[in-house]
Amino acid sequence: MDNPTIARIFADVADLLEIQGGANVFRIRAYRNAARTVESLGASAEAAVRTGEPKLDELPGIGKDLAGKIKEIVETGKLTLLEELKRQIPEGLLAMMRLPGLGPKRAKLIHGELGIDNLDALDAAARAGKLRAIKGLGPTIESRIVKSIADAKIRSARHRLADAEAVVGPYVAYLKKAPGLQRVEVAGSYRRRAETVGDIDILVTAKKAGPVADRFVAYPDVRQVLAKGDTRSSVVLASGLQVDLRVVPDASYGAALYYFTGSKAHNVAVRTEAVRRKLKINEYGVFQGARRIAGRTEEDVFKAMRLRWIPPELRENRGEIDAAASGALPALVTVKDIRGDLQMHTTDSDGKQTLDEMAEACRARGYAYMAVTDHSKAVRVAGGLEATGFRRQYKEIDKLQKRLRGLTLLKSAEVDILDDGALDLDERILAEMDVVVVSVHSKFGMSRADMTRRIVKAVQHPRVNILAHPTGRLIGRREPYEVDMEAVVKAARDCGVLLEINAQPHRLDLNDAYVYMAREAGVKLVVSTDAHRVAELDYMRYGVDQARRGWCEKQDIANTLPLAKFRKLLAKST
DNA sequence: GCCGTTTTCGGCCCGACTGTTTTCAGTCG
Repeated sequence: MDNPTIARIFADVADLLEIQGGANVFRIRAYRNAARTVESLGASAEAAVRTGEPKLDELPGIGKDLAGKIKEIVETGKLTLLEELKRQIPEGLLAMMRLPGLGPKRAKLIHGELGIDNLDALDAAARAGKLRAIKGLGPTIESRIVKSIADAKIRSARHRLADAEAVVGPYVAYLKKAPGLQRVEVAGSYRRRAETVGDIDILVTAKKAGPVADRFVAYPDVRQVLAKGDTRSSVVLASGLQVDLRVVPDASYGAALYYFTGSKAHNVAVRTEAVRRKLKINEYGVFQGARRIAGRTEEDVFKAMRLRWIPPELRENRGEIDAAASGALPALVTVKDIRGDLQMHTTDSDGKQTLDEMAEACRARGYAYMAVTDHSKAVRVAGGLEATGFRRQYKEIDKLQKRLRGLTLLKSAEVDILDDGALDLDERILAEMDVVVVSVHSKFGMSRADMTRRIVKAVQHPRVNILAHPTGRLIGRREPYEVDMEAVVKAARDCGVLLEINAQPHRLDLNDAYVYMAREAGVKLVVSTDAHRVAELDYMRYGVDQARRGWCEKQDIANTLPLAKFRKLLAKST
């Protein structure tokens, strides 16, 4: 029973309680808070139930009752409360309430009046004009429902950060030409560098809001205008990405940026703390009674709350507020700290550019070292090499090295981990490498126990230095394979193996929660691009974003070390 | 359902937009 599943159960309980009505809204909120806490928990809740560490009822938002419910879920695989709610409430109502524009109240109203309990029936009723007969609903909501149902089928809920960046750049450039515009900044999960974003929040300060909002909705790529007002407007682009615009006076820039950066959980926690200090925080400033005491810059807002400035990547209510209060915030790693890239491919396997081109590009990026990690033979689709292929490549590397100054080429390979945990290359060729990277490329459907055994065995191999993309997920396309990551982290720690943060925007593997977990366990990580062409070397920043979201400092990331020290780290004591 | 220098009850973040009302409820972020 993994954390996301437990979180999902609590979130479902919250939704069903809400749709059922009558429940204390704060009880509903408590389930949502608990879902978030479990979701972002560094350790596994299942292990916590088994070992009593950490104590569940001491986690934020989880008391005796919810701790007991987590125990029930772990031990029985389900939650009686949820089963009962599901018996009482038709499941289709959940899908109905999740439609934009429809919430629990309206979903329940429609169900009560017309007996509708699924999206198809709702769609038919809306098209037939039957909803407007219900008091409180009208033709506008009716047509919105039809559109929402149609959109839900084509619109993917979340967009990868890199995809969002490609959309945001031109949009912001266009917006900057609005008359009277002073400052523009992208906030929200985008600024927090989350791996995916649900929508884009653009913050603008301007003397007059009207012209900015007008230009915002007139962008050629806009497919639908959801809302348009003096401070808030909202559109959907052709790609399905929703973009929200907020316009505030320049004097409120800091407060608005802080507020719209979120996360929601972080904001709620800080605002609750503000209430305790008889302060009020909103998007216009920090207020003591009617007096505004901060708001022009983000730093001011934090100062008013007696907190250090918290980097956006940490604003997830995972302990950063306490850390900011006590001066214990991490000094997060930056792209400038990175001295080498430790996974990339060349035309010798499935890369698109030659060894020379990749080396030249790494030199141009100011790196001190790079590892050339072409695939091994088992990965046939990627043109994996036999030992002889690697030896030929290493001779080339020797020749190239003589011409290069300042950049050291490390002989390496991305060695495939076979089904039984053995490595795809033999001892002799492994011994010729400077650094050995291993990873899984096949049999993703193995049982959790088998996959864990397989990976742990590979990690324990004395020649192995780095475990690459440890969970195998592809964001939005392939779920991570089943594996006990705690066991993998423990093996990595015991064997001095580095865990990779793969910087490919569709991988970002490890994810932020696992990065945090590994770092807490004392495991060192590396950030590598897995570049298959020169341009992909620039993905490094996405990997660093992920490291930062996992609270990593420079010393947690091994490829921030100068070459000599990095080599020392590779020379394991075994 | 959680929580506590306002502590075991009585609170629980705050504001904007829309559609349907005729002063506001529902939804959203």
